[in-house]
Amino acid sequence: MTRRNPPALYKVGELAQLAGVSVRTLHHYEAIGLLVPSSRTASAHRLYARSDVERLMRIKALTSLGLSLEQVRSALDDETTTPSRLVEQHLVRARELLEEQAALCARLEHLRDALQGGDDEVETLFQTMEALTMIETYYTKEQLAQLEERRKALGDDTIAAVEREWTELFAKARAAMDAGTPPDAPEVQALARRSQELVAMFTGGDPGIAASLGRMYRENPADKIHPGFDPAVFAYLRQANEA
Amino acid sequence: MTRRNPPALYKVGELAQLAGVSVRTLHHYEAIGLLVPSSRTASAHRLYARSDVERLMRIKALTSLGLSLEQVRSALDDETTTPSRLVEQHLVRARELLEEQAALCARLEHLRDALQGGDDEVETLFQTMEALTMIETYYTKEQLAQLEERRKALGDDTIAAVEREWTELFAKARAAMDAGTPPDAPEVQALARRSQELVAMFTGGDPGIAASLGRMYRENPADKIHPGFDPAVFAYLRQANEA
DNA sequence: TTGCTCCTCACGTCACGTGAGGTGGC
DNA sequence: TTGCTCCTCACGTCACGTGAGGTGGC
Repeated sequence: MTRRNPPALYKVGELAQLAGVSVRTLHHYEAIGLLVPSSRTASAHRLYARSDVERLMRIKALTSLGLSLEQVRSALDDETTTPSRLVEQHLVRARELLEEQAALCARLEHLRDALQGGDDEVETLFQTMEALTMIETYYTKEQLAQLEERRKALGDDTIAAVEREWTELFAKARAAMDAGTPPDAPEVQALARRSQELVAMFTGGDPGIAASLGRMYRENPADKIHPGFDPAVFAYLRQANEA
Repeated sequence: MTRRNPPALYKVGELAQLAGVSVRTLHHYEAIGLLVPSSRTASAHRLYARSDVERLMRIKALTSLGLSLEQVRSALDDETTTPSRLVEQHLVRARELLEEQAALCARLEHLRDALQGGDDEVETLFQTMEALTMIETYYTKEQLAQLEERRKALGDDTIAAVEREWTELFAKARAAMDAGTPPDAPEVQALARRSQELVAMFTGGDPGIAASLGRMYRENPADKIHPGFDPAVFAYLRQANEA
């Protein structure tokens, strides 16, 4: 029936075990004066009292919230910062990081989609990244969100179908161009009209998006915007649209 | 009409300006062999050729995706890693980080809510954090998500009303207890029944959540779960429920 | 005496920032 | 000659990890 009480003093390894940190971490906390053990044995072994254990728990709690050791020290020592203000401030920062991380994921997903099915050249990756960057500079955040919304509403299958149609349309235009068909020939005019419809489908009739799109195409070579597409075919289709 | 061509060779400061990095960064990239300028002037000034500029752009592109310089080097030098595999792998990691960050934000938000209106003691912060940790260990992820769902469905106002009612119920129970009213007295029985209803509202009739809740209360002192509440009142209410 | 834990340096990590002290081209 | 940019060390950052070499208690 002798029930051993929890020890009043912990050695460094015991405390490390108990708290789930490394011995080196406790050494470090002492070195920077964040957690100095209350006493030592005659042979210089660190002895941590109950109050030290509690302080360590607080340190762990605050670092788990993402605070730096300096911030932890301030929070523990400074009497003026209240818990709710501490949490509130830190929440602001944590949300910023969350948004950044979400933006990064979105970027990677777009990249992955853009790389889908294409050739797997390193060149393509960089060209696609450049194109994405360009797109991000020409459209506002709101416009990008709007485009994302419509993509979702249309569904993956529709988007894929539209992309296939663009590829086919370009192949036909190239064939006509190579055959020497004039841009004002009826079959080329039909292709040009269809391309206008597809663009209208993209802009969704939004004048702001149409304006951004137009500006991007006026200020950049077409093959920068669509890596791997022949700019000559773009020029041919433009002539057809103007005819 | 003399239009200066873009320089064929850049000095370190020019390239830094152009690419939006620091001179020190370029020094660093050279030191680790990631980007060594193609040539030097007689006086040892670094000269970056076009190919160096392109390589820097790629380095920037890949680091912006969150890769380490070592990973960038591998990606640029290794012929076997394809872009889509690179992006795919990195997306997995980026999503993990996103989830972690989201979990941290959720934790901070819960903390903020739990601290709302209470006293602003540092003690309260730690007690609340401990309570949160306990809650997270007793409920499964799915149960926590389910609870979160219902919170949202009920709305902030309803939640606040319920919390107020709990506070009032506790105050009445304390008054009855202090007045020496026996637990089986009708007015105390009414309080006990209402507390059961409020608990049922919380569990939503889900037996799994009810089981987790029961286990948590059996294995922990009530005031650990609800910091600042008097355990004696809990005991009194329990007696009333058993009467 | 053998293990185990403890001790104190002290260098390494990652991607640079930030001077320190000096030289070179317009 | 005055600025400006360039050069090469080299230490500092952040929160420890990882030995290196040695001592102390059961």
